Amino acid sequence: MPELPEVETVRRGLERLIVDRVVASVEVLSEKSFAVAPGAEVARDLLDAAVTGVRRRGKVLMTDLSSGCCLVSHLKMTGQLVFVGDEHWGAGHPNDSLLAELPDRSTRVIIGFDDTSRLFFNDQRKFGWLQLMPSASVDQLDLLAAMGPEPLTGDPWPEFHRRVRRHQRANIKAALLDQSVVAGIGNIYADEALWAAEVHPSTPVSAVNDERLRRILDAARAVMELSLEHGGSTDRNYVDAEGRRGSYLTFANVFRRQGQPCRRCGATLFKTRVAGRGTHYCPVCQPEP
DNA sequence: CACTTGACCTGTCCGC
DNA sequence: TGCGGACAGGTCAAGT
Repeated sequence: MPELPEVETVRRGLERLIVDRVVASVEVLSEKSFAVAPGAEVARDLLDAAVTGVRRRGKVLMTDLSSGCCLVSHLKMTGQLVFVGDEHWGAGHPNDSLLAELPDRSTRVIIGFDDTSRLFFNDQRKFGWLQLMPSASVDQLDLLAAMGPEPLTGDPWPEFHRRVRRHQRANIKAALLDQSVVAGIGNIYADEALWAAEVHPSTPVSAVNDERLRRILDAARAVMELSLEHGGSTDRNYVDAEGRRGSYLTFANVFRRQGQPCRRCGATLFKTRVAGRGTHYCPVCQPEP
């Protein structure tokens, strides 16, 4: 489940691995995984273009090209962007065994570079996508145009506060998952932030005062910063641009810990369903609203 | 407009 | 062992 820390970890890897490489080929194995927007053409705007940078907004990755176009991607739940270059095939590289297996049956798109290195877009469930589009069109994607503030950049509080207060009747977990309220939070970090802030996930936004809202935002920032330090969370599928798993879940306080004791009060953690998602919480630290 | 639910997919796990 | 069904969860379309 790539959320902000996972997508940022991929971005950092790609920035180091593919900037300045020149695209030589693109192989689309699953048509629905690759789109070309109006105003862009594969032959003119992707082939022979150099990668000039890799940006992120929320959970969306943007690979900028020298052609004036951008390869936008969303990993959704099971997407991976894994780079394989010559330097990874030397004896002893810890990921040789994993990388040697690519492409595999989840590979949807293969971007080849002119030095024979390759970037694999793997996605077991085909929910994720790549889209080639003119750079000037990127900000007009509905997803990006409506997106809330970046939680780890600057001071997101004023904008977060303004936006979350538009959803007074929704529960706080649904609001945190809404990318137009704040960018990049998904199911794992929503549960972790609400546990840290001691707020029950079903609490209506209208019942959360500003002090608590601030505490929730600060908690979300803290758990995502910590996750970034550990390469994100690997539940099942997630790997970074070099095929490495993330280890944050060993630090998680509630996610997938139902039935185990709360690390703060010792009570048995529960799992329920809130906002249509599996939701983990402590019934003592986070009392029902 | 605010809010909720189901669809999109594939693989895994559980009970029979 | 095989098989049906529940489940995983990000986003969007369609529903209330």
